[in-house]
Amino acid sequence: MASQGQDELRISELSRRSGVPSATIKFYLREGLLPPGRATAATQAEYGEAHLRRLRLIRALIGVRGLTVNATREVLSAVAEHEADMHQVLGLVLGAMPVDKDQEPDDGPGTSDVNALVAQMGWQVSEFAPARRVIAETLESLRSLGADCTWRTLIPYAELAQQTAVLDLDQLKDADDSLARAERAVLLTVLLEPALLALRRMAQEHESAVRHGG
Amino acid sequence: MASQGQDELRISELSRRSGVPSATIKFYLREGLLPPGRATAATQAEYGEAHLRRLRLIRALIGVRGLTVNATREVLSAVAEHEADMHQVLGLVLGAMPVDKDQEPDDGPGTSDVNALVAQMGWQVSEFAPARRVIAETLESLRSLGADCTWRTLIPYAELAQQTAVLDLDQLKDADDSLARAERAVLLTVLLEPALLALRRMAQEHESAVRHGG
DNA sequence: CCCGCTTGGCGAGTGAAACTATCTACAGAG
DNA sequence: CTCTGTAGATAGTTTCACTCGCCAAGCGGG
Repeated sequence: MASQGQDELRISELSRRSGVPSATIKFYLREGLLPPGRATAATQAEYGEAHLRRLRLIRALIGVRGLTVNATREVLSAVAEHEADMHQVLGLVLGAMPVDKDQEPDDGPGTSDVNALVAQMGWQVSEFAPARRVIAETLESLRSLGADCTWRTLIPYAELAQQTAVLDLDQLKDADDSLARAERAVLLTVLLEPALLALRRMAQEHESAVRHGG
Repeated sequence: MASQGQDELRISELSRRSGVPSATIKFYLREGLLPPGRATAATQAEYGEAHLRRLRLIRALIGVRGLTVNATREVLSAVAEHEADMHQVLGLVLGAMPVDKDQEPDDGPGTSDVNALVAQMGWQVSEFAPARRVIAETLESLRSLGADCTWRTLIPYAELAQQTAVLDLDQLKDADDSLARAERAVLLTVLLEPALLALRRMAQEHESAVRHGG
């Protein structure tokens, strides 16, 4: 596209500008997280700005969010394949998140609660969404621990989640800067997660201080 | 309460009733996650219902939430020490979450944004809360990736987080069943996290379907 | 009292995951 | 031609969460 005369980097420059050790870059190349550079010779390859951006994205997904290398690869390849269809990308990104190995249609205990919750909220959610299992498992765990926790307990949380999702999609709507929309989707859905949890913790601390007279 | 004449279990029964291999139970005992049973002889000890419950809690924290053994131990011992003071427990639980090794007062880039956000929300949050660093890091990552993301972007999310925290504390308020309040605090703050993220993902999928005409 | 089965405790081993270090060419600059 | 830098591959390291195997000591039936 745009001719950037000298944006061709060798691995050592890529390493220096990204702060990632070159050994680790090689590792990512081997693992298929980073596409190989254009080979100019048997022992020489060139990398561009795209590699640098991709590398930072990888570090963010793995380091900040704590994704596994496998999950990161799946997310990235999904994004690369369907850059056009935002909804498709979102579905793939959301589906690739949990590091679970295989996914059967349903599990058994707790599944009906999730169905009830989804129905109550009027949500259109794939039958195979891994998030369903996460909810079911959490409900199971909570119940086996003695908490009287049903799907109804989650409804207020679900409503807040819906408002959060509206915020998310709004941010995606007006995205036209240097970032590809697909990448922005990844950032919003994945990278923001720890930040949202951190916000919740701080809000809890504050709320607790207020109630118990900090 | 209910007469459990025979709630004394040996390790094999504890293993059978919890589904956790006895070798793993031994491991947790060694690691101090599970308090030792009452020794009846040099090679015999008895465990009770409390151990069973604790064991399930451990599995939930490690398996569902993905805490490390060290973090789990810290959380559990914090809960055991300050069972009375709910605010204290919450603080310890929230602080023990991140598996970070050391925490300096501040990091540098992004810290001022977090301060601005906290001030804007009027939150009382410890200067050393690890959540601060998480926010700062996330903002850093997002910016280095080209997203025009400031602390103002997070304000709507922070408001939703506050509502979530109110829900959380409300649930803690009327807790008087078989569960100790401290344990319930752990469950709510820690175990609910993946479920909240799962709710968000489902809501995103739904919202995306609605907007892009699913 | 004796024999076999289980238990508690402990040190060492396992396997996965994410790097990291080293080694072997070989390419291009001076 | 040498010297630095590189690709590619192999093997090593670290951390973590278990898991195995051994040993001596109960306990229970005959």
